[in-house]
Amino acid sequence: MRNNLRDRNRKPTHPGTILREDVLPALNMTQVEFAERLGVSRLTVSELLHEKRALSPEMAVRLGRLLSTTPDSWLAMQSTLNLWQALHELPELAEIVPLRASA
Amino acid sequence: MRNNLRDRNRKPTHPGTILREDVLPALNMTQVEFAERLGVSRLTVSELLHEKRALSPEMAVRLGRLLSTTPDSWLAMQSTLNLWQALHELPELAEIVPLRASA
DNA sequence: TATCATGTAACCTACTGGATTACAGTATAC
DNA sequence: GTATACTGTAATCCAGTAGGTTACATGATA
Repeated sequence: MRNNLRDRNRKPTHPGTILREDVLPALNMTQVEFAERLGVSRLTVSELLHEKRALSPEMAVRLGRLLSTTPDSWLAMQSTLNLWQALHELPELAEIVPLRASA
Repeated sequence: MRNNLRDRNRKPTHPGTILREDVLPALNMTQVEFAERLGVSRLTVSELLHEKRALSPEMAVRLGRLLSTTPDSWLAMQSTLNLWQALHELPELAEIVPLRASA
């Protein structure tokens, strides 16, 4: 419970962080080779690693195939981040009145 | 297991289906009022109900607030569908060679 | 020194969520 | 039967973004 509260205030980890800090080092592979194997440009990989762009469903499938993981695990990280951003960066959403409160 | 295999071949349900078939009828509410309470235009609701567009993270938060549900449950439906579409509608992704197969 | 890997910027394309406006059809109310 | 409301749909605009290409500067390394 306290963890949930804390987690909700903490910005979720961008999937690029995992790729940059864990996956690529463990593979001992350059970004260039990683991009080639994924079938995308070097820039797409670089910008993803540096959290300049979101991890798309298409990229989740690419990673899943290359790394033999479930695409879901990658996309779920991004979705969690997207939700957090919507909650925190769109203050107008707070004006929506729950139906239970107006019934 | 058999269910998983079967589920992977079946196109996941669009979140708009649930809104159209279950949520709105249960609320006994017009699309116009639903849209007003969500703070979006009538068209945004109509097109979502008819699966003409995806359910965005922003909309997931709106629905979560209005309906007192978790935004995650809505966004997860869309993510599952997005993944299924990437897997089935982008045949070039099948050309990615898993690292475990080339080691 | 020459090569490779990387970060970054500029620019382009295609797609998409959302808003607005408009029109046609179907109800329902009077 | 007429008016009002709800709905589906189309056209148009805008902003954001994933991905590509090209180019340049830098750092590391052979």
